[in-house]
Amino acid sequence: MKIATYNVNGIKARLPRLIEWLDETKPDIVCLQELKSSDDTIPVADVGAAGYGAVWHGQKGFNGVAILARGAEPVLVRKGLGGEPEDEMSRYIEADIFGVRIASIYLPNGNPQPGPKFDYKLRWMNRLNARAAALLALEIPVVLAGDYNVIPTDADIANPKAMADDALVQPESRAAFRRLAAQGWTDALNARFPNAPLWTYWDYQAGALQRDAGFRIDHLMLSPEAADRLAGAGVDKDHRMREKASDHAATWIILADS
DNA sequence: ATGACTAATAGCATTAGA
Repeated sequence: MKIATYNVNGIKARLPRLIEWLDETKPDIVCLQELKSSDDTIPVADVGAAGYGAVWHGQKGFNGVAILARGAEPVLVRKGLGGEPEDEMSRYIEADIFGVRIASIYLPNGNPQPGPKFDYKLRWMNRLNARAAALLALEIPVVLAGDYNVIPTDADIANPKAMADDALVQPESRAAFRRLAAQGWTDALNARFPNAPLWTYWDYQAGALQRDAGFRIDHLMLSPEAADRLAGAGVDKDHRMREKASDHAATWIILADS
């Protein structure tokens, strides 16, 4: 079973590329982020015609997450994280499908830092960690997949100095991500490629893709019951290099049958 | 210190992204 996470940077602008990627790579479960679309304008019918059922949590203009399943309908568990009722940003959706609990995560960017956006990011990470702890207690295969907007270490970025003041690398951001891992979650791409530079995002600007000046922020975190089945992983960089691509690349894992 | 790119907005300049 192939599970992918893909920040599409606008599902309406990206639709031909998204359908093409689904057809070519045939993931079984897909977590999408940055739909930038309200519920009533998400192209659900086009995704259905491509063979995927979906649950989604949209928002006009910004944010927005979804979970797709190949030839099946994901069963919605929840939209949004608990812990901050006034938070109306669409950044979290959770579902059951193919025997796996799956969450699509769009963690706040947090720039500029310091400031209220960075404070929100750190609060959101604490709320995510609380939800993650509850999911771990279920002792089932769980995959928390998405754009974490955290570069875990300096080994996960081509040019650490260029991003030193960015919210994605701040000690507080990294510490919150480490606290998540320390609960018992496996960073799948890191586990499969512990020493290889591996990027999932390349800025549109300044020829970052051509210079391979990227970093790793799209992560699939596995509960022990999922990690035991981890059989492969990768990043679809070739699709990132096509015309009208998202600035993120799809990032995926293979889980062996249970 | 700035800007480079891209997507979306009842838009033609601004915000947000990372």
